[in-house]
Amino acid sequence: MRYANVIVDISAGQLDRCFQYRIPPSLASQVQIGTPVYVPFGRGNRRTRGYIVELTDRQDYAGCEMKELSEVIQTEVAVEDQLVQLAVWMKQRYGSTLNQCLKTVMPVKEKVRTVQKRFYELSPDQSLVEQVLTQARKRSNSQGRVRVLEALQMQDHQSEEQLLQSQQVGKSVLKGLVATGAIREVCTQSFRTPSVLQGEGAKPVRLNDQQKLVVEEITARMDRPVDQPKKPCLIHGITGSGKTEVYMELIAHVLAQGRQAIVLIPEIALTYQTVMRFYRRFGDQVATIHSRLSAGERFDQFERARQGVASVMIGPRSALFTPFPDLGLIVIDEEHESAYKSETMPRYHAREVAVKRAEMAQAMLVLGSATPSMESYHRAISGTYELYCLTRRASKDSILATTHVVDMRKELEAGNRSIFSGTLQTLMEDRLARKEQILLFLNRRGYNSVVSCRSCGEPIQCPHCDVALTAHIGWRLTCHYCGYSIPMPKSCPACGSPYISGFGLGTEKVQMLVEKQFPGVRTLRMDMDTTSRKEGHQDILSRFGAGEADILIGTQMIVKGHDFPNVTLMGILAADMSLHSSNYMASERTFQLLTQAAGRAGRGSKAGDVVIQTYSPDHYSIQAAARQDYGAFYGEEMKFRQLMQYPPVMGMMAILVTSAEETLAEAAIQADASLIAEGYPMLQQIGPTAAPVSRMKDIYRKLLYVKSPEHEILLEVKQRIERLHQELYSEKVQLIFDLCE
DNA sequence: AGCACGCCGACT
DNA sequence: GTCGGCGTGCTC
Repeated sequence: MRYANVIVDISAGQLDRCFQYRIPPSLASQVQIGTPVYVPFGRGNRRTRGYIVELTDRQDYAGCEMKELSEVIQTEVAVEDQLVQLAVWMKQRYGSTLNQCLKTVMPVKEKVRTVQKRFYELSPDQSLVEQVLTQARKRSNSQGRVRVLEALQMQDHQSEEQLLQSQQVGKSVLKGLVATGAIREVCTQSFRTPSVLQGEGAKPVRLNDQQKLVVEEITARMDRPVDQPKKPCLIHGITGSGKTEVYMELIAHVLAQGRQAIVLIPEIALTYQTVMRFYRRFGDQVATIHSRLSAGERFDQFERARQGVASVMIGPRSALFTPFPDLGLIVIDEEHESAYKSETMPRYHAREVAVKRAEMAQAMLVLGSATPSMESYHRAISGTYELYCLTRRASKDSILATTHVVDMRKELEAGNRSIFSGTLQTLMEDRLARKEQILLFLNRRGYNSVVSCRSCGEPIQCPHCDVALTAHIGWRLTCHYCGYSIPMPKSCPACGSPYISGFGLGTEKVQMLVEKQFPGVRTLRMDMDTTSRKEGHQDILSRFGAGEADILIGTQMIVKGHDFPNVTLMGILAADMSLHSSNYMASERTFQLLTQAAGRAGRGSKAGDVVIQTYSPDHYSIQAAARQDYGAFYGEEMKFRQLMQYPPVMGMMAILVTSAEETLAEAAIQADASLIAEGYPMLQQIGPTAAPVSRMKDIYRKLLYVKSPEHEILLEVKQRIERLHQELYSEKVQLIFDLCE
């Protein structure tokens, strides 16, 4: 390898690319991908720090003669190096640009600048200031200096960006003034004190035999010699089996060895209580990040980790990139959650990246779930992962809930047109009388899902997206994709008929119907609308926990890991809503949701009931969820995946083409399809078709799937399509790829 | 980001 | 002519 592609710094937008350097023979043995180096950069050949991101024999730079690497930086165990290598791996795996990967992996780098803002102050030597100012006033070509000095006299100590903005000057003005001595540059590091909570010390945790066994076996694996590869472990533990206690024991084990641990939690479950459990055990060694943190606060948390102040990081998927110097353990709780998949450009899956990071750091990866993803369970069964099961509830006195599957078709036949089946109605009355609490789960939000005209049957559509508008209380119609909102029209926009009304069911409507059916009952509602405020989510949960309401009505978020001991009835109003989606994961999602929902009732010592209302009572995902039988579900679902050749049996890549011009999008996706058909005739294609939401924010969306058992082939296809698009459609058509396996 | 280059008005 | 401020554009 004669050349090295080096990325210099990712803090400046224009430096977001590689620069190629010759590798001097003396350094040839020391360079690797990810190696930090010094290079001569710019006209003055400034000694600049960079990272090698590619080694190649291909000369990419034809300009004047290429410069040479000047030095390889010898670092002991730089985390950064590992993270850079991880970024390089992510680039290869997900095919995004290297810069996007680097930014994902090292968000700190660019955030540093925001934290260490530069400020400018007038010199304390007032006569000098006056002197420079009068001199500048005399010259018509120094007006920038005059403006800056006057602005600082009005208000001393202003930030660089503020001065540049308000005074309309360039950086060189400030630099020139600093050189005269009239102003000074001040770098203030803002020291934010993270809210440090004191741990109550290690509370004695009593593990049951099963938990103990799992902890023992996994710690034994962790302590095996370094050269032996550590297989990731999947803990399949039923709801309430005490997975968190197991994680904590494993973390304690790693901390005792002076190493650190990362715990990933889906954002939605990242509540105060969850974090508090870890604080109670590990005190202020714990650091957290979550989406509500500012860039600076997030940086501080990462810095605490880097400097060894914190040793346990709890957070959503981005916490995976915590710069721990000696990472010993990564835990991914609720491993099956879709939140672990990034929706933005490197579209990485935290589970896959975690496997890689753990491997690099010689750390153990532990995945945990009550309803493991098909992918993970498949790997566990085929021996790629190690499988551990927790089949018993941690506290002995908790009783499993009784599950009732109600066929809503029969309810209708029997003349019950209400949204509550007879069974649910009776049980609700019973619980209200006994002053116990009820959860009602609905997989929708809004009042009526769709508003349509009774004369012409046309639903009222969003003018910017290909979806029907959703009605909300207060008579507004809102689009859930672009936020477009109008007051409820008096007549049908299509035919002018005044008879329009809503169909379907939303949380708001359920709340209304509950209050009508059970007068005087106290209800709370939890969905995207009521939790958009900063603490809305937590607020509703704690009010319900404190007994402020009898019934909590909500969407998915109420089924995710909250313990309410007084809840003894869980009503799942329309279990199959998530079943009839075109996604191949529809059954899996439904099963996971229902199983989790069913696990919510009867967590305390009181017996609980779960009512699953459905129009497809015989579907295996509903049957298996009702029996809390993961094995049965996995078996059936695997047959389906096998038959249809879907992941994890087969690798699949979605190609989404979007454009403001529909004809262009259509032409592009057709071209992609024929490219695949001609270049890779053995690959199976699905589509091309319009995407499920065929237009979003006035952008048309076309979709195509390609399947292959080999990941490399899919990446190859991706690259060829990217090249095709660059040649033919560059600006006007956007391309998004999504890999699933 | 940081540096040099070059444009343009002002001063000896 | 030359000096110096100030914007612009490039960095393998």
